[in-house]
Amino acid sequence: MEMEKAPRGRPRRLDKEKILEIASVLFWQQGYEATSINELVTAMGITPPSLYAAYSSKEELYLAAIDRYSASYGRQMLSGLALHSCVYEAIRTVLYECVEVFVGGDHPSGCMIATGLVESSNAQGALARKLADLRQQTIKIIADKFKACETQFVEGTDLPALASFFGATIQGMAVQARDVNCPTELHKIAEHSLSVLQASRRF
Amino acid sequence: MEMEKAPRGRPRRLDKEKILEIASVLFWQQGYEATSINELVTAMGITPPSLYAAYSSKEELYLAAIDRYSASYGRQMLSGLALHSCVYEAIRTVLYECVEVFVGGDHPSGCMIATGLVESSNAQGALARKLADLRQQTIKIIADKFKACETQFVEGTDLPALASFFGATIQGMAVQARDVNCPTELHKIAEHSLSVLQASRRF
DNA sequence: CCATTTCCATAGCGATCACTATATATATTG
DNA sequence: CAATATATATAGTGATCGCTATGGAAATGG
Repeated sequence: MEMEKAPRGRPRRLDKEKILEIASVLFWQQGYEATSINELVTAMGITPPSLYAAYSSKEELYLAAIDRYSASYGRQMLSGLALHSCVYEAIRTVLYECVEVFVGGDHPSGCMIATGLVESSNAQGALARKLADLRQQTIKIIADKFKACETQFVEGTDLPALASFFGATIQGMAVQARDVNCPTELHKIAEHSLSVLQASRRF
Repeated sequence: MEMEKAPRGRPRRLDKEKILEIASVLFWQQGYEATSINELVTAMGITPPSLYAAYSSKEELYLAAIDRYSASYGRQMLSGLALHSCVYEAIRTVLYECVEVFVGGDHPSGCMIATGLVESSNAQGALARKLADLRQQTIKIIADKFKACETQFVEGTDLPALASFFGATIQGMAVQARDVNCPTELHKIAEHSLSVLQASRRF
């Protein structure tokens, strides 16, 4: 049993997790550059110094929000890869979890990573590169799953290319989730995409 | 023969078309919100009043840039639809023209429309809706082509769904063009996507 | 030449940007 | 009760945002 000793001074009104949760929603909805510190602190019910006591800069806050998103929604979306040994079931689960997240009810639509900082000023080059990296990492994870399931594919299938095709599918679904926000539409896209996988499997 | 009479006062240093061309490149590269008037006029070699003499606001300039993009690159990308009566050849041409534009040499990578204002503040809601509309229009145009080629599909094919699948493919390719900027990668995505169309054709 | 017309450059408008110095309020420890 | 430690709110930093008022420069017509 861990007994939490109350810290010395005046307690925070909001802990870092709560701050991050609110920031994530705003960044998810509006993106990095379009979300101002003013909007953030207003939504949090605090003032700029309190925010900066928790996160030393807007950039750091955004990076933490991305991490949080990866650890929760990102993990959820890719959970199918570890769950299913059948590569088709695995990818199908991934795509359907993506739909679940992209048009989810109590949070913004779309994907923080898939469409994050695709357009940005040169001043945000580092962040933009980080986001591009995360997108490529996702594709790499899918490619690794394909590699691990190599025997399920027809001989000579270009597995990295297939992975980047599903990366494109996910990114396209993320855009359309913003535009129409309809799970049925996205499910149809997912199914068409899955037929590509079906075609390159050996039975 | 139209004889251009020289107008009364001092002539413009830059005509509206030249201004638009430079603005398009910057908006294409950085997006609407991340591109400042200062950057624009500096790139144009003029000053703010000269820019505002040609376009009355940043928003109007952006809309004109989008129009210009639609009329040139957008038209180029969709040219295959009118060129080929075979729906497969038509879509294949579209996707390959998209690659041509998205990783083109003398301009920014990606697509102004496919990834334009996907993330934005509420203040730009009108522009964001306009861009979402343009994306949906593109899908509609593809769907119309499918409808016109109805006899080439197997009975009962969900043509609008197939069109939105290709819309997602194009949008995904636009994101990946920004991230890796490699035509070979995009061509592989296009070919995988085309196999979906191949599968739903009747011969 | 002068008068007229138009564009351009300088400078700056109020608003907002990310961020912070200062001082006060609120908690714990002794 | 101090004394201390921490978080808070007020207010404002210089910089940049989109945009514009003013006045002079550069072309025309007469």
